Amino acid sequence: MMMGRRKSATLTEPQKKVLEILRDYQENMGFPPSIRDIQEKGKFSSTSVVNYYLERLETLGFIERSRQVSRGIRLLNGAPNELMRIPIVGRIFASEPVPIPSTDFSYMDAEHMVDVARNMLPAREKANELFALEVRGDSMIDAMIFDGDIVIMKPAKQARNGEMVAVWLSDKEETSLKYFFLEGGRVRLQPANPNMGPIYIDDPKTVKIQGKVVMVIRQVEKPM
Amino acid sequence: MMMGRRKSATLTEPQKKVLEILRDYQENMGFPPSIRDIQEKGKFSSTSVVNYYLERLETLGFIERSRQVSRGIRLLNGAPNELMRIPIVGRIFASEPVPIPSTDFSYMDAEHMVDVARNMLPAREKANELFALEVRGDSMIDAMIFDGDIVIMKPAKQARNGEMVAVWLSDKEETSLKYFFLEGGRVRLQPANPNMGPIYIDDPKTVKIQGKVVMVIRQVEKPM
DNA sequence: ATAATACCCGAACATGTGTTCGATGTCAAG
DNA sequence: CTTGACATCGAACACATGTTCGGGTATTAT
Repeated sequence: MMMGRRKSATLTEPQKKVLEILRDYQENMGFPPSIRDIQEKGKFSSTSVVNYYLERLETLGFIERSRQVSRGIRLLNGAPNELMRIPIVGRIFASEPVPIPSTDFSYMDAEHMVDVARNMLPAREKANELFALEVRGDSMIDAMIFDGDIVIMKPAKQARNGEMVAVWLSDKEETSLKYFFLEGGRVRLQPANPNMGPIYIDDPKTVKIQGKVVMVIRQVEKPM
Repeated sequence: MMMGRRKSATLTEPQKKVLEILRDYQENMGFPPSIRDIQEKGKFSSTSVVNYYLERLETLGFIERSRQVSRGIRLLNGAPNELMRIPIVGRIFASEPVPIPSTDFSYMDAEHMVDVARNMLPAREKANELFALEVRGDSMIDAMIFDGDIVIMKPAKQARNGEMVAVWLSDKEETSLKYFFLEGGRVRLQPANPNMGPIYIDDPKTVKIQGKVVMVIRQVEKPM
């Protein structure tokens, strides 16, 4: 692995304090603190001391600074953190095909968005390709997915073996989420729930793949 | 619902441009732009014009400004977007109790963290209370949770009816995730999977609640 | 002792940056 | 035409903020 310094454990007290303040301020205010803000919050005696520690933290790889710029500090901590705003383009029922995302979703629709940390997603998915669907009904229960869950998918017409896909079964007239396997000319659709058996479909033509499932999110509130 | 203005659709062209720049800059730089940055990026003729639109956007509820503060702009759109870094304190097996999070997890452990967008979580959970567990084995399958899933929980000793909890059943010597109900002196533990029946426990003493499940995340990679 | 290193101080400097203001242009309502 | 609301402009002002510098203190190694 190896990823630069890992002096993590040996962070001196004031260094930790500065980092703490950095994090807090950003959290509360929405923008980074000025040097003097840090000084005040941390009871530092001088701005130069703060500057001193900022430089230290920068060479340690914890933050990055833009010189000559007010509040030009970005904490770099795990750095691969970034929010991806994914549009919820619709709901998914067993009885209907997956709604296709309109390529340009209007400006800030909010409410119909899911925010996902990029490092939670496999590889470097392109943000604008992904879309989300809210699952309705218990029809996906054999995929270990149920009412209210949010599935994040990426559009796809084909899948490789082992990927979980949303498929439209044209003969049964329904949509389903299953693991996909193409084995000797016929399609095997495997439920995620290991207690359930697979479905075999001899004619691959009747299996229309709508997308690949990338992630499932379940907000457990108080379902009753 | 109703939540203030919804002039969304009628955003004038330069307003959209400013918002766009705001979003981009924040994304790329890690901190908000100065008025002059916006002016440059957007080819505005004067700083006062930019200021004009910022004020407009503020009264429209899209941004919030801190006066007299450099780059004191936070975009407010969905605004409750913010990353919460939650430590994965361990794995959960059916056969073992839930590991308790040590109150202070060392600074940036990374790798053992989950980043979750705050607006995905119910209410305003306090960030430092939450912790995450990786589920091992299929023992939680009747809770619609299985191998590899990440459950985000908040510590709790008691639960209200209908909440999903991690419980340690001292007689059966195992941990389980179930919906909790206290009904007339006895405890009913209801699996999330509606196909499965509840478990009844007459002596509430033998049910030790370890925490409440707040969210379940499943990264669908390519299992198998 | 001497040097080296890390830490700390306060103040001054240079400039980045929000703010204000008077003047001008537009355009539709009265 | 006048009026007023809205948009635009440029320039100056005030101050918020990064930066620098000469000088400190402690601790440790040489």
